[in-house]
Amino acid sequence: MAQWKSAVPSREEQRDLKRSVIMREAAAAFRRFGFHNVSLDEVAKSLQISKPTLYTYFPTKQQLLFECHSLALDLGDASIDYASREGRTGLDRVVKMLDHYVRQLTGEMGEMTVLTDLHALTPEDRETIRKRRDGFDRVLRAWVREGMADGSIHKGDPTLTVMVFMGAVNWLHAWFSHGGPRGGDEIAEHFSRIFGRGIAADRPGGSGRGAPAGKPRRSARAAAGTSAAGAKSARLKRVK
Amino acid sequence: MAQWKSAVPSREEQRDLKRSVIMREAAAAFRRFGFHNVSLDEVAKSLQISKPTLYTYFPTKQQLLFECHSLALDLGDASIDYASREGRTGLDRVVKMLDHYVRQLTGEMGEMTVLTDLHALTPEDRETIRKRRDGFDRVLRAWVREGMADGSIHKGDPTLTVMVFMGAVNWLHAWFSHGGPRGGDEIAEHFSRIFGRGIAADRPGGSGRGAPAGKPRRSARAAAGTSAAGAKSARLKRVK
DNA sequence: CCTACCGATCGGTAGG
DNA sequence: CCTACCGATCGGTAGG
Repeated sequence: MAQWKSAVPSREEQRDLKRSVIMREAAAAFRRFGFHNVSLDEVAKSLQISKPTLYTYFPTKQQLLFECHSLALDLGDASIDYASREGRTGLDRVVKMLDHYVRQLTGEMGEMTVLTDLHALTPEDRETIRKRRDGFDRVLRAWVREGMADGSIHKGDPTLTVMVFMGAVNWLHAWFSHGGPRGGDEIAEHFSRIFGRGIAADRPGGSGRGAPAGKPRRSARAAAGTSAAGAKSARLKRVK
Repeated sequence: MAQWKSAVPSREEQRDLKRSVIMREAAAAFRRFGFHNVSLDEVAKSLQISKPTLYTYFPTKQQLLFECHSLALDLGDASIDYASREGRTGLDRVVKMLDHYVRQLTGEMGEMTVLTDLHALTPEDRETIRKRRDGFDRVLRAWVREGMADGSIHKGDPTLTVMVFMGAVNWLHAWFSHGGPRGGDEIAEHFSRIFGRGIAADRPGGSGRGAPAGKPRRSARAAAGTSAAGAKSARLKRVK
């Protein structure tokens, strides 16, 4: 009996599975052609269903886009959590976050994400996404500042520093194609290397590779007052 | 008589001036709200003219966007030319290009440019822009390869390296606002610093700052078979 | 240089 | 889960 239940997906699981298939298809089209150049008739047709069927899974086209953005932020939060646990210096955390996030975006979950067309969302949804992005950037700025304090990151305007590397990451979808010639590992290593060295502090006599060991400290996420892990895990589990 | 002519702008000069005012207004709206979320009625209204008047300056909305993209590429070509003249090593040229291009995009001319919504163009225009971007990237990749050969740039996949830093630049318009708190000089220096160090080769015993002097060489633009200076200058002159 | 309009696209729904 | 449709938006133009 327990066997039976675990072998056959529940109605709800089936529905979530179908939702994720739709998101993958839609996200791919949005990234490739732009939100406004993709009609739901086209999305439906490529899934061999009709448009009204789509509407049993998503109430509006904008909601579909909203969830693609939300998932990208969920992945970002997971990367923040990971770097928060594993990183030691400010630089180390920033680089580990970048590496992890690029792997997520280029991975299977990344196929369901969209990073552009924020303008197409409803004002409320857009504000929601904007706030989450702000929280995200705030953690990164805190880490950059920490790195400047612990001597691992070159001093300068933390806001600008974060804009530069997050810009490069957010542009990923403009050129990366899932299943294309370049693998996520390769790309993540490239990002890590360039930004690891790009923002590292001068190390007299050193070559700039790696990060010095720093004193353990309480998590910068906690320091910045952000916590999104709860809401995140639910969606991450549901959507995969 | 010569006095008179040079003091009073010709009909054609006036027209070009009006065109550039329209481009500035439209580009600002496109960047802020997205191409599809800006109607020409709105653009016209904010310029205190009617939509049909707009159509005496631009044949279609897409053409307006096309010119905003073309201008961005003109500025990019100017930066390539500058770096080609002034740079010595591969690294030096790449960094000088980045610095110059960021200054252009954040400067007065940059107000008339758009870097996103490429999908909204007609297939022909999109192809035109794509080809120019390719030529642009090709020059950059050639410089990166040169830098790897002359010992100024860390070895690796040149395509990935170019994607990373051009991504950061192309994302500029997502957060930079003309007339905002941050100046173009400041931003350009930040970009140059991060990428200058990020892509530099290991320098045993050195701190990674600056670039070693390299042997003079023929221009990489020539080497890459690109030449856009002709078409560019005309537009750059007309549009300012 | 304007007012008024046409026509196409497409998000969303009725009805079955 | 489908076919057929409605309604709004908006690019582009007629006519003056």
